[in-house]
Amino acid sequence: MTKISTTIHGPVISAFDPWAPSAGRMRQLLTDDERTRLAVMSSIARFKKGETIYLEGDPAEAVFNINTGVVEAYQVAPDGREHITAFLFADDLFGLSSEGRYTNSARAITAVTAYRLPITRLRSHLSKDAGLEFHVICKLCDELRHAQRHAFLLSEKRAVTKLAMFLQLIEQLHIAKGQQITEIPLPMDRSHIGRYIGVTLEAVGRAFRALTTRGIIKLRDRGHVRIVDRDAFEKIAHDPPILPARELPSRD
Amino acid sequence: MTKISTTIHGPVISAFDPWAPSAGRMRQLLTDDERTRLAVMSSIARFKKGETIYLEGDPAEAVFNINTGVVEAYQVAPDGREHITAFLFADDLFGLSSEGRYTNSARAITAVTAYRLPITRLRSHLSKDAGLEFHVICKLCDELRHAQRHAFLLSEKRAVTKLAMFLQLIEQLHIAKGQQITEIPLPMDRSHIGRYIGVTLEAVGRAFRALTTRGIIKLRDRGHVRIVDRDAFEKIAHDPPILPARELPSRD
DNA sequence: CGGCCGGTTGAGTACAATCAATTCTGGTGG
DNA sequence: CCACCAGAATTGATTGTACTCAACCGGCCG
Repeated sequence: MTKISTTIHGPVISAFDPWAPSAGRMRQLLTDDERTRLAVMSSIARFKKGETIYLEGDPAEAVFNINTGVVEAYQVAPDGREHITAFLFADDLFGLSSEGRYTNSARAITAVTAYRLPITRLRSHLSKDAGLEFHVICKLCDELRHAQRHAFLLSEKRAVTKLAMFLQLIEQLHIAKGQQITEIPLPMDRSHIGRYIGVTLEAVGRAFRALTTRGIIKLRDRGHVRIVDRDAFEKIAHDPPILPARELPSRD
Repeated sequence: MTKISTTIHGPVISAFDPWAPSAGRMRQLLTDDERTRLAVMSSIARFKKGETIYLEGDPAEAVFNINTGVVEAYQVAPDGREHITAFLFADDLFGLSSEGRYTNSARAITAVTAYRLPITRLRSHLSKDAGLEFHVICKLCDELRHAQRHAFLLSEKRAVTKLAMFLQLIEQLHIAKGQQITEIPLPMDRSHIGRYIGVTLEAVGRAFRALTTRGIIKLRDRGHVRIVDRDAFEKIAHDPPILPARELPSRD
């Protein structure tokens, strides 16, 4: 009765420790002990593809820890356009609130299973467990870095650059988790990407095509990209401020 | 010989509690006790206007808590362009790191005094003080919300909209701290604003002029704006996706 | 007085938004 | 198995906005 080996282990939080110089990979931060203690206070929630998880302004009753699937956090502009704040994957934490209300909305992009951690219980538990709190701090630092990279991406002007940076981002996510991949999986559609990188879905399409025809990437299907020409790819992602215009001035 | 103020209380961290439904204002989160304990482990650092505080990639030895002045956190693109990640004001915490290295650079925009908290000491202290950790969590949530609002701002296309949102941001900062103001102070110059909102400094200038000539804002001088027509201002900030174009189709 | 820095203005160009039409894809039911 | 459909994705033509580069202004400091 003590070993729960096969099934439910409880929430997983993986992140970099902001201060320990551990190499390259992010780690699972919670001890088995912490996980089970969190599991006790949490329930498992399932969401269908496209299902809304919560809306901005709702009373924040819980935070969520993704088990499987992909979630989008988004904000709605007054005119109805949606800006995607973040894509959230397995082991991520979401449900950011301020003064007791969610500060953005969340929706499942794929089918999702997640741990639902009621805030009241979480909070009282937090205040008693410095180790757990520390791990939450690590995760928040991680998310903060992500948000800043996102902002950096958005400050670029050209759509190809933004797209390339976006692909890098997704790829690095997998690498950080230790999974090595030859193909970048894109569980979200063009319009999601567009709303994340701040361009229209048409522009996303054109950017994909631009990269494809130049032989830099290869699309297996809607949801899988492979980077063929790494150098050219990095160069585009690292923004050559301007490239065309000048006619091939010389080569001799 | 000038006496160094009899009133050194130690670091101040102000933020919203993400979960308590406290009204509208952010609070000083640290108890006097915590402040003095932090003060003991910290030194006071002074930076001149324009002085670099640390560079991205430097070993992260300390985090800083601003006392007076304004700091910019920024990242440098490979081609040398600088993107400003955040403006940091009094009571803010900065020095974000990952794996022991700073993840962005920081520079004083005005003269700055700040508490310098060595990470080794801070960390050992953190792990023993759940209350303090909790307050750090609150502050990080705050910063995360800021970063997300920043990204939201950057996802706008038109420069006037971005500028208006930026002014809102600064204004709300002061309101959140409880200071009521009739004028928005801008301690940073046009190029800083441009690098923060993701447009050129010329575009910033033109946007200022657009708002001024339409009678929406009034510039006292380079560093002080007043919002004259609140309604029009909010409307612009809340992005009317497109307004011109259509010729007055009818009037008959 | 001259220089420098921050800021403004102007002309031409490039890029993405828009709107609208079309193709592609995957899934469904006959 | 194929015809069909809806949603996603692509393509095209036009237009607006911000970028670029370059010249110019005004205050501040030596």
